[in-house]
Amino acid sequence: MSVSKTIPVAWQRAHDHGQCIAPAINAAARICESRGIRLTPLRRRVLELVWENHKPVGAYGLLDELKREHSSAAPPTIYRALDFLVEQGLVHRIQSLNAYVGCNDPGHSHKGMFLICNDCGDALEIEDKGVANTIDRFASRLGFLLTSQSVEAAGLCPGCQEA
Amino acid sequence: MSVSKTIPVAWQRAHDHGQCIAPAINAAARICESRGIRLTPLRRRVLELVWENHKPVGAYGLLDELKREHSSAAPPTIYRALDFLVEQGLVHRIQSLNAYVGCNDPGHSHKGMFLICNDCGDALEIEDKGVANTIDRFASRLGFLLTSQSVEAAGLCPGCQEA
DNA sequence: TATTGTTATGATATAATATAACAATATCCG
DNA sequence: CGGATATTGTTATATTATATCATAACAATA
Repeated sequence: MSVSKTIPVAWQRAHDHGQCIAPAINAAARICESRGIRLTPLRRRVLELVWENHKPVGAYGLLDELKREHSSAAPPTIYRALDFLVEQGLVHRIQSLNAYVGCNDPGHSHKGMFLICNDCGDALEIEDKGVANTIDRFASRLGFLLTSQSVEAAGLCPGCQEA
Repeated sequence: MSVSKTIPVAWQRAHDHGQCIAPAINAAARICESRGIRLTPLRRRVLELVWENHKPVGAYGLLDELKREHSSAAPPTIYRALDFLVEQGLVHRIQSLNAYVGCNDPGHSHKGMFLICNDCGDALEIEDKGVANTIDRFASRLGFLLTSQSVEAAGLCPGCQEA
């Protein structure tokens, strides 16, 4: 599944995180350790499964994978793990897909946004202070106390426009 | 349910759309007429129900209301009507709530964003070219062809911060 | 090491949200 | 009118998510 050279680097990276799994797990372990919380074997494994999928995966997709090696897994098993990972900012939930994807830059503020391809299903996480700041300004102008924000845009990625 | 005077006007409006139902329906009727599509009695009624709720409502909440007067209504009934209304930009879907809310400004481009109160559940629609344009720029810089975008921020509205 | 409080997981059931598929009507338009 | 298209009815099922209570692992303290 090689990607044309005309496609911007940032998007290519989304297709190429096969090598990102181990570093992501290590980073997660360090973050959890520094926060004094536990990345248990189960949580770690779910995080790996999220990364092993190269696209956003649904909870039940992850559950099926987990069940193969962990027969006691049930919906609450996966949802608890995902809730934990999302709370800690190690995984993002894509609201418009009811799906989960590993965070490229955990430990930071998580004001990212996603570009989601309707064709191949891939999602590119973008760090963008501009959008986040604009939302912050709006909120404070209206007296609204922000706790989270979700910015998702859908369309066609460069690769999928060619077809 | 009066609102403190210290609360910005824009937010108050979200609490005060009791008077907005009829104009919203009329606007919808005009828009559909001009597009040569049919705002059938069923679709019109669902749109009214969306507006009669002063907050985002789920599909099954709407279905329960519709059933009282339309006993044949079933899940497909409400989802079809909602799909139509969303497609036509008369209703917005709030992804993070799986809920629907009337569009304050139908006929326009729908690059709005929502501020959603975690306490009272109300959602304020904001027209904001800044965020939309930033997303557009990002997308075109990456060669991504945008078709839709969803910007949702959650937190506490002014009224709910007082408690 | 007991005890106790806290956090995490197991297990079962069910709630909540959404769609598939096909039949029956209604509406449009030649 | 009559055929094509769009809308609604109907039943069944898929998909996503939580409630609940029991048990196990871990942490802190005495």
